Amino acid sequence: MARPREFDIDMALDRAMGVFWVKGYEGTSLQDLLRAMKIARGSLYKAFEDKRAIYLAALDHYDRTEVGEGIAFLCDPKAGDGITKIRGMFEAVKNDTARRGCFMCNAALDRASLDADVEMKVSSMLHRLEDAIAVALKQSRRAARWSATRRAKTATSLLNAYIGLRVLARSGYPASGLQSIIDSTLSTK
Amino acid sequence: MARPREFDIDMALDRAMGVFWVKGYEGTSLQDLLRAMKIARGSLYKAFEDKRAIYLAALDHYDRTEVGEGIAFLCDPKAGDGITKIRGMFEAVKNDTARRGCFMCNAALDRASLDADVEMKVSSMLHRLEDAIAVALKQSRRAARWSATRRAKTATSLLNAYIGLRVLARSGYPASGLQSIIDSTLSTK
DNA sequence: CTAGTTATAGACTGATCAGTCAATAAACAC
DNA sequence: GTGTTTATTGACTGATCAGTCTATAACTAG
Repeated sequence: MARPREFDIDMALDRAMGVFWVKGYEGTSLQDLLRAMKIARGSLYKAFEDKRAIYLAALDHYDRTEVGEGIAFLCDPKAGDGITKIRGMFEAVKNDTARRGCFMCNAALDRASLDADVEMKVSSMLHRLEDAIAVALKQSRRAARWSATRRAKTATSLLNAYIGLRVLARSGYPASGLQSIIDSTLSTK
Repeated sequence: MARPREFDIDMALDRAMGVFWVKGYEGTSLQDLLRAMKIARGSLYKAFEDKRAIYLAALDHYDRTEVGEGIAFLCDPKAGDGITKIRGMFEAVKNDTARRGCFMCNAALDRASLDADVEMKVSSMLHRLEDAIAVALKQSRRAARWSATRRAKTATSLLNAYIGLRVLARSGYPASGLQSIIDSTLSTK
């Protein structure tokens, strides 16, 4: 009954996310977004209300893809021992040569304190990631015998270490240092 | 022999730092800076080359004041037991009701990957903070008996936890969660 | 085919951006 | 006092900002 959209909105969102990820919210101009998303100004404003709406949608996209994948991996009982899965998640940060860090962490520092909707989305992701870590702990030979409280506390502190790693990785901290953090964080678990 | 500067450059820098801290580099306009620093445009450009130079100077100012103070506290043998000092540093993050986080951490995510000079300054602060934590560990009853290597590794992982705390605090994570992280991070030390 | 609907393209708008400049002011040397 | 030097002020500049609007295109229902 009407002209269909010519671009894939999920792919466009993925590209927008990439720009926000690297340049931050204020550092990204509409022009940057248009170039990356490969659409014209009018099309963008048909699909999204404004720049902020694109950012929020990109954050949701990150949640569905990157965070969702991580959570699924951590919760998957067929993916191996819980601690091994957690270690895998940490090692992935160390091995990410692009060093662009974590879009959720960037959003936490960049926008959460200035935009209540960003804060909500970040909080939700953090909370669900923490829960997934606790689930993985329950699937670990050693931690399965702990109390649920202890597992929850450990999950919180592992989430914290994960965020630290992400920040240090983006700041240019050497990989050897990251490895040392991973080892000492997971050695007693 | 010439007209003296009317404003205190260190106070102006302190105010500029406050704005960058809250709004980030790109989110801060020259107008924001002028209002906060309480000087006119011309005066600002006599004192600093450009916006980026103000940011770099504000980062140095943060290093001299906040980071310097923290390092001095951690290294001061009269300030008490090493672990207690480290715990104090962590508790201070939890008790910072303004929740503006840490300017160095903000810079690490916001600018370090886009500006080599910022990356250098951030790296320097991280490294010196890590060393100060190691010094504090040497002043702890328990850790003094450890090998220097073990203390260094522990310092790295404590630095990591500290950064995580700073990010979570700014993201709106509840204080009870921060407390739990502090407790489990320091319980085995 | 025509009518109705929505997407696309990119020119356009007013606001704001970082940075410059010329006039004026305040200091010191003499 | 005069001359020199540098700080202050705010008007000004051209570029870029986010967002709007109009003309055109692509689709379906009938």
